[in-house]
Amino acid sequence: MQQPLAQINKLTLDQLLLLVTVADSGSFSAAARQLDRSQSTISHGIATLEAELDVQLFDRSRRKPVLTPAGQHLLPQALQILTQIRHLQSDAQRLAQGEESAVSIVLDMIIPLPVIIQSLTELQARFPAVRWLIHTEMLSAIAQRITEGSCQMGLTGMLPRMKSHLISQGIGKVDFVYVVSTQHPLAQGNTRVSEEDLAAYTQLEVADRAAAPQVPLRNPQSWQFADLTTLLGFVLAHQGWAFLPLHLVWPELQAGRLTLLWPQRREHLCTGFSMYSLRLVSERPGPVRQQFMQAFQKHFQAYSRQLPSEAMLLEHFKTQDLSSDH
Amino acid sequence: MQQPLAQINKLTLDQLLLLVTVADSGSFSAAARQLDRSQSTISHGIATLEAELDVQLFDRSRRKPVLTPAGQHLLPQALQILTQIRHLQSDAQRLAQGEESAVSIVLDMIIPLPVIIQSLTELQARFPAVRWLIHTEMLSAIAQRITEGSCQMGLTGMLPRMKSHLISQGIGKVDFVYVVSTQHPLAQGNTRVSEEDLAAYTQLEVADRAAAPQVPLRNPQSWQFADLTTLLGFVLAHQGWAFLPLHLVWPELQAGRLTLLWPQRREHLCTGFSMYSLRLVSERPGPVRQQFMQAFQKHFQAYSRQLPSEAMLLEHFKTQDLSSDH
DNA sequence: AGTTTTAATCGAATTTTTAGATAGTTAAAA
DNA sequence: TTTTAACTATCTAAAAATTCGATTAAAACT
Repeated sequence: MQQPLAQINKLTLDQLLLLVTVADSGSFSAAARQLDRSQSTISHGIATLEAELDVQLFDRSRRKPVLTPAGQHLLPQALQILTQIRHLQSDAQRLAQGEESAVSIVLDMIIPLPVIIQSLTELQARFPAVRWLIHTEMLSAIAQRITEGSCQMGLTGMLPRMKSHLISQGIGKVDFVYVVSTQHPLAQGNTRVSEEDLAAYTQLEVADRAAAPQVPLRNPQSWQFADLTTLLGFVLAHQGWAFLPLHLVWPELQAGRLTLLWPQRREHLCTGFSMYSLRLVSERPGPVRQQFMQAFQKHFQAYSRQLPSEAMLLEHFKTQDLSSDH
Repeated sequence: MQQPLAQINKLTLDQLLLLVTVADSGSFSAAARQLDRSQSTISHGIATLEAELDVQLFDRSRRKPVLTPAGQHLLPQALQILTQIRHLQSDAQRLAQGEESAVSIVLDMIIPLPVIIQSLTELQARFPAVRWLIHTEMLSAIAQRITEGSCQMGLTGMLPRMKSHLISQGIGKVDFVYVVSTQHPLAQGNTRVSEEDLAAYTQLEVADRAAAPQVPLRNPQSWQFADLTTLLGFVLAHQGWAFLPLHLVWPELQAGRLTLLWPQRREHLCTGFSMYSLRLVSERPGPVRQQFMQAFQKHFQAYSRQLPSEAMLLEHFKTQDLSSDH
């Protein structure tokens, strides 16, 4: 019983266009002028449509044709179908220009989320037809997702061992700092802490679930987390110290809930880690991914400027040192 | 800048059908078999579609074609458009068989609403494409709406003076009874009331806003209402007696909030008034209105059977008389 | 290696679409 | 009332498209 499906091809989009144009312009002749076709074509086309639907669409008893009730009922449907055709054509045109129909991205958790949100908001307006698939992973799990093909591009702070099928590109730096809860013993004394002081307390660090199990942990006294938010919660609950992205802890530092630590062996208070975009060599990015990267870098720079510079951070370190000396 | 609209006719529904069928059947040849057309037709059609959209839809490097990402993106849109075409054709077929695209009805307020709701529920399932327009009026306002053309059909208890352009048809009877609040003075004495007793108290009756102002009111002591619900509210508030449809007051009679009155001059306790359907001679009803009337009569009869018969009503009258004699 | 299934291509026949000319009708202008 | 302008339906011939059948080459299965 697929007969109606086979009869679909009897109906023509052109006929629907005629119906809409005639109803819009008010007469067959006007429609002919508007479509730059002969009047007889319009007349024949409407007649054919009426014959195929077995319904009279226009009442021709007057000089200008007027829609019958049936015509009034079917006109909006025809209009909607034409609109959808336009959308299909528009989408096809975008695809023809290399625009991706769907973009999948893996984000490292250390990527500041506001930057992603700003970038996607901007891109969504420019490419409304694109479907976005956003994953979040940590460390080597990002490169793994790219390699296995489940994501087209990744943003990460961890550059994997050079593999021939991967292409990486620097996109900016993220500052990392040592922090501990203000109530933690480490925050009570001199915050220019020694390696031994650090080793004496638990380190809260990130687990690399994708990499091989790390038998020789740098710090035997470390707890591992697969989620930065959870990790930060433990830090705030005075469970240990951690080495975290500045943008993640800066609000807490300002609120006085966290204290900066400066290991004696470290030359600088904060350490900049480069961020990279990753993709397969074969998965050449289309305009959507290219413009996403541009938008990301733009918003990332603006975001970074809101964070304290190293000089400002030093200032913050000194004032916190003074207050804790009391 | 209506160029894209002019290019719509380059695309063909048949091409979209080919896309969908090939994607569904798995190969050009299978699609050809399914559509009962030659394989070269399918091949040519898909090639034309790809050329017009400027996008490759199928990857032919293997034996069987597989959808490209672009094809995957456009396939659901094509499918949806074909579905809408089917809907349009289905609606056209209904219209061709005389099915109304919209039905407008005026209801007299004395028509029991549950019957209307049941009828419309039944019809909506059978004619999902029909739009319903329901008005509610009273007395001569119903015939007026039909005459002026703002409604196609009406259900009323008031048969207008025979007019040549109107056609009426009996559809059942509604029993009317005299009622008064149980706390009203009329309910205290003998409820086989005299005409003089009735005239001594206020009558609450229906106003005919469409008819000419009724200068000579039957009862000088009457208040008029344009809404039955409001009227009933006044009756329940002991403001006077009224002559109302039994179905409207029966719940209140059972609850003991209202008392039946039986004027001495009346031979029967309740008076049956015929209900009529009205329409213009020129507005010949299609299948929707015809089946609506059938459904209405069916549900109206079922509804009437739930109401007390005259014998049951007499029983009720006697028991209420006994209790009020105490 | 041989067989089957498949898609692209080409040419010819068919069907559909289109424009132009004409006739007949309606509505507005004179 | 007459005249004029604008409109639709219809017919014909030409142009355009669709379709099929046959053929070729490639892919997958036996």
